[in-house]
Amino acid sequence: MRDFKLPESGPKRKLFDAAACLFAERGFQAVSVRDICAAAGTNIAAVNYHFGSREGLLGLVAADHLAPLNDERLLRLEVLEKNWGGKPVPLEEILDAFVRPIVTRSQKSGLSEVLYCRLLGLIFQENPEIFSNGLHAQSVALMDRFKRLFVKTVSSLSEEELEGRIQLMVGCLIHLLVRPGGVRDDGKVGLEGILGRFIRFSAAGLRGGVSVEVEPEKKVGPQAMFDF
Amino acid sequence: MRDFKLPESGPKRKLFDAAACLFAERGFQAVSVRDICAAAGTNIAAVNYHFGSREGLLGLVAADHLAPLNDERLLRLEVLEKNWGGKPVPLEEILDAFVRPIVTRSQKSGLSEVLYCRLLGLIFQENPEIFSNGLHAQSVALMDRFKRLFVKTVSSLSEEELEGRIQLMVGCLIHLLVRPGGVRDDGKVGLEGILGRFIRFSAAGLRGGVSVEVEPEKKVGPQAMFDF
DNA sequence: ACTGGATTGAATCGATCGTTTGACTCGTTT
DNA sequence: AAACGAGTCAAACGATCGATTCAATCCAGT
Repeated sequence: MRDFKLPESGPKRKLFDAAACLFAERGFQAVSVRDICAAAGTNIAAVNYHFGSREGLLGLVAADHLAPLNDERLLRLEVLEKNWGGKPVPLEEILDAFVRPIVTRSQKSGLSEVLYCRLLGLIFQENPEIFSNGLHAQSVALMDRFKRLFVKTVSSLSEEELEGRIQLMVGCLIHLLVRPGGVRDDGKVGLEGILGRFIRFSAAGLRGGVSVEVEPEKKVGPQAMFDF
Repeated sequence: MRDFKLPESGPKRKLFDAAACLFAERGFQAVSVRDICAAAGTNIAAVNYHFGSREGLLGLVAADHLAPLNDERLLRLEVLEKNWGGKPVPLEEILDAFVRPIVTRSQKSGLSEVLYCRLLGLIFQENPEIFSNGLHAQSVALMDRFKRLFVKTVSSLSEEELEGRIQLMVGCLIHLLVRPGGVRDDGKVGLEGILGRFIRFSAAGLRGGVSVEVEPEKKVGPQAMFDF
């Protein structure tokens, strides 16, 4: 994987860019091969000639946007591990290493901030079998390394509780990326402001009050359902 | 709206139930009229005869699951307002009134907990124009009333910051509902456990550290990008 | 038993989908 | 000049989609 090189110009590149843009705008299922070709100004057969199939183009778009992001995430994570030795890393720094590559990569993607975020979010949100070419394994391995940093910092929570909260954090981020109103360049808060707010929200949520373990028979009624 | 009564049996009811189940399983766009009719054991023309169109059935499924949920949410919200007078309501109680109806309604939906949650989440996540029949206005008005409770409790944050965090909270919940692995009946934590964890996470995130306002020129570098 | 609206059935409509075909146009090589 | 491979083109393939048609069927009201 990753040994493919996309040409810097020509119809193949045009198809790739048009597909990425349309996918981000409407979602994967809502974009037809004819839409992509019309946007790229090519013939209908060009997609199957250059990318084998619609899914091939789709998977390549996902891979070529996700892989560099994960690379930068891994880089920042290793910098964090080196700088802090074995000591716990502040939550905000971990979360920063997790989301800041989104800002960095969006500027090199050729897409607008909003569209790049939507594309990223949709890759995770819609059919996850899109990146079954080893990219999924890469993402899982990366998340495991991030999780190890989280457990070292938030040691008061059980690992299961923390794992659940990490899932909440990731889900929150994905929805934030997909939602068009989430990242608005027109308002006062841009992508950085939104992600900064996400970091504050998630950091507080991750380290928030320890869960009170309640025995099943101690549930005193419907008002105590959610053991807090 | 809401003056329709669905028959308790017959092909129309079978179509409705089959549609709700299939929509929750595969998402709206992935379910065809023929799929629904095959699952309901009816003819292909039955959908257009009883519901006018595919979108008509789709909208009715959404409305008939969302409206009772919002009704119960509104009820619990008014109970909260009455019990606490004008005083701030604890975050956990507000969030409880917001998500507990999901548990209650899921038990009366005929669907499994997982499918009911997925159906709810997909209604919000996929095309929001599905419930443009006034149901959207109802949801917005309800969220406004919840927001007023939130601002009264979390008074240290600016209203804009709190509004953004509420969006994060809602997005977190939506993703939690849609994600199949989020609500697992097989593991130790059921729907209640998951939602309890969501309440703890969101409550901490909503009341978490006050955002430090940073002037644009005071940004000292990439490491201070997310003003924390 | 007859009637008339409600409902169901099989068949088909036009549209769109992803993909494939085969001829055609190039630029390069032999 | 001949041959070749890469790329592009219009056209059509088979499949599926939502929706429609119209005859057949059901069933309560007279």
